[in-house]
Amino acid sequence: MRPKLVFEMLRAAYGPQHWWPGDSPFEVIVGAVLTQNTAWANVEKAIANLKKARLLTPSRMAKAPLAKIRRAIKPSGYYNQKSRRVKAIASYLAKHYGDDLTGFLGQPACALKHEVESWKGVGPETRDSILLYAAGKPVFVVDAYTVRAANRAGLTKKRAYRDVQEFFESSLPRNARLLNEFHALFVRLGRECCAKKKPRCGECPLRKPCLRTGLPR
DNA sequence: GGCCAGGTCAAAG
DNA sequence: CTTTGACATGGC
Repeated sequence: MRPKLVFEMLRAAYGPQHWWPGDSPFEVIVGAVLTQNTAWANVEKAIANLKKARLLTPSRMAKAPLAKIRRAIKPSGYYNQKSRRVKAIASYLAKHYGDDLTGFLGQPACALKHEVESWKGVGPETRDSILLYAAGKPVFVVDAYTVRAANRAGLTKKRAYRDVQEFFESSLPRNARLLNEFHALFVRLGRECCAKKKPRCGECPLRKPCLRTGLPR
């Protein structure tokens, strides 16, 4: 099946997903780190705490005591390492760009990518999420759901990030709006019917292939 | 109580 | 270069 058809099937089944929830690019960047291997509901609590503590600008977070950040993001888990990482990112941004990230995000995608992936705690998925959802660059974001769903549906055989990403990007327009929606739809698909142990293929928009290949991967 | 969640890093093999 | 363990909370 072609990526474009997959997109249309998911879009028809689920409709617009309105990603990424967030009031500012910095909030999206912080959220991208906090959501690593963590349920979004927990991240929402952490973000709300950060807002209440007025910590959601690079300069304010950079100046805040680590313990204060740690306390605020506690619900999102891994708070010891995540608090250090988001604070380091805030310090970097505050130092080089201040609180207005327009210039930072407006760079060519390639330059922005190299800058973002140099941050500790930012791997391939978080990097691409920042590029797509904070900067609006046309990148296909791969996550665990995407790999699992794409494998089960027989779209891809490889599991490496780059391999899956290339499969999708190679035959899709470089359109940020489309890629934004596509990744969000894959996460929805993952939550609804590609659970690790008990997939619910009966409600899956890609039902047929999912039934064929069956279980975890 | 066990499994899972919008992963990443450092240390081994 | 690929695999493994640690990191932590909250909902079902």
